[in-house]
Amino acid sequence: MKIASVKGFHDILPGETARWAWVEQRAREVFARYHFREVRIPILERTELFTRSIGDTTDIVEKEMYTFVDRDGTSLTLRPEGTAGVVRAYVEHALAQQEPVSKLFYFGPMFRRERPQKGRLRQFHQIGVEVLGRDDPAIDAEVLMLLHDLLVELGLRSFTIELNSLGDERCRPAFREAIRAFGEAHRGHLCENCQRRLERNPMRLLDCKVASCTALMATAPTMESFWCQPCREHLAAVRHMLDHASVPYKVAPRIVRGLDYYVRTAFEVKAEGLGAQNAVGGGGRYDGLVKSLGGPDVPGIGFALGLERVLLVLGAAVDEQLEPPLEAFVAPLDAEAELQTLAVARRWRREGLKIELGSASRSLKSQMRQADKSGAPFVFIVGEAELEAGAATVRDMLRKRDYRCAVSFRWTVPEVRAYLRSLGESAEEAPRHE
RNA sequence: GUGAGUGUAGCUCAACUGGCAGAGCACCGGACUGUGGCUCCGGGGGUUGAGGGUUCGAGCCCCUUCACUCACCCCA
Repeated sequence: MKIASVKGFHDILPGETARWAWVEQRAREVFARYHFREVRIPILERTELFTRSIGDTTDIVEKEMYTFVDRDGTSLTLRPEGTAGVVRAYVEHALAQQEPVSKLFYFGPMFRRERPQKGRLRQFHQIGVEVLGRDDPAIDAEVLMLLHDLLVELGLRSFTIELNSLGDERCRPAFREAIRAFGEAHRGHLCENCQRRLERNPMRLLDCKVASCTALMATAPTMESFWCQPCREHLAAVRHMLDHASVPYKVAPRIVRGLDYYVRTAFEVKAEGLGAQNAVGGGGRYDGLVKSLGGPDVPGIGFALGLERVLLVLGAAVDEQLEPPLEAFVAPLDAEAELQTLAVARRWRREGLKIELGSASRSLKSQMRQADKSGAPFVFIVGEAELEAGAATVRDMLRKRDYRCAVSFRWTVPEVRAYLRSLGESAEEAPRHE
């Protein structure tokens, strides 16, 4: 019986890893421009970190966590999201004492034990950012700008940033109660799920997709009418700043978010092509979280992007962005040629040339096939004649032309590259062979 | 956790009312000397997801089980 990977845990094979690396690289560049710095934190945390931050009644904590008891009896959990761990590290190392504002990003696997489907895995990857230490609207706007720039940089064509305010501890409880009362009054018209939500998490009634509920909730009290003055002004300021900087977004009074710690600013990124899922990312403000985890009363805001979903949306479009993996392929024809090319190739590789080496144990025909598949634009063929001349014959794969004993084994990589470039230029002027 | 669908070669899929398990792609090799893609020829590769049952005979019918996929819930 073969051993297969765990359900919902996928291998990412060489055919795909270049895409992942490209996305990560793009993201790093954007983060650098906004002066965010990377943190790398553990995948395993004490269970209470998540129960206390995410919220006892959320789906994540109630039914989706990978939790087990360690040998010494402590309960540990594979992180289902990134913010809790970042905040834990922030508190544990007293970063607030060292700098007034921390702008952080991370990249890594998250774990939720849900039933897998398109765009949803049990181990999935997120790229996320957190800003600790600022609660003014300008930082919210800046984070949303970063999010927008990142999505554009990654090549997402059609996406929407949906923005809302969830209110804060002053105004949200009243709204929550109003929704509960409203739902209670119309209990008979709610779908089964919403009837359950009524007790557990009434705010969720707002984003139910069942048509009858949507219709009913359209007549429900709105968050907007409950916002306290500071919340109202905060959102207005964020919007004003985004508008002024021409950052596109859509106001979405119904978005609610699945984690308890969010206050005020909350947002999601919606895109097409994800099956039943349509969110590639989401985030929001979490002003009370640091304090509730034993730290100073420091505000925070952040977001996370699901990498699998980003890659799903991008599809094959990413491939055109990838660098060609090889500059040349070297084909030795016999044992002596192999001995020489091994040494020469090694020297060139140390100088940065990306080359693949064939094997003299295979025929030239076979090596050419291999070279063709590798995508190398040139093949350096080395047989008896080339050894005598101390230079490789170059096969230009695109233009189907040979240059006998043209590339000296003694050349440096810049010389090799200059020569290969010159072939392209001269061939444009010269009449094409078939 | 609930529902539906699908399991045959590495991948995508055929195989009539039960009758010798196949194709395309991919991989490897060849088509006179040291040259790729196109074409042609050849080759390797299978416990038909697993276990049991019915039958002279099961990929196909029955039971059990496992896995995967999609959807619900919810989210990245």
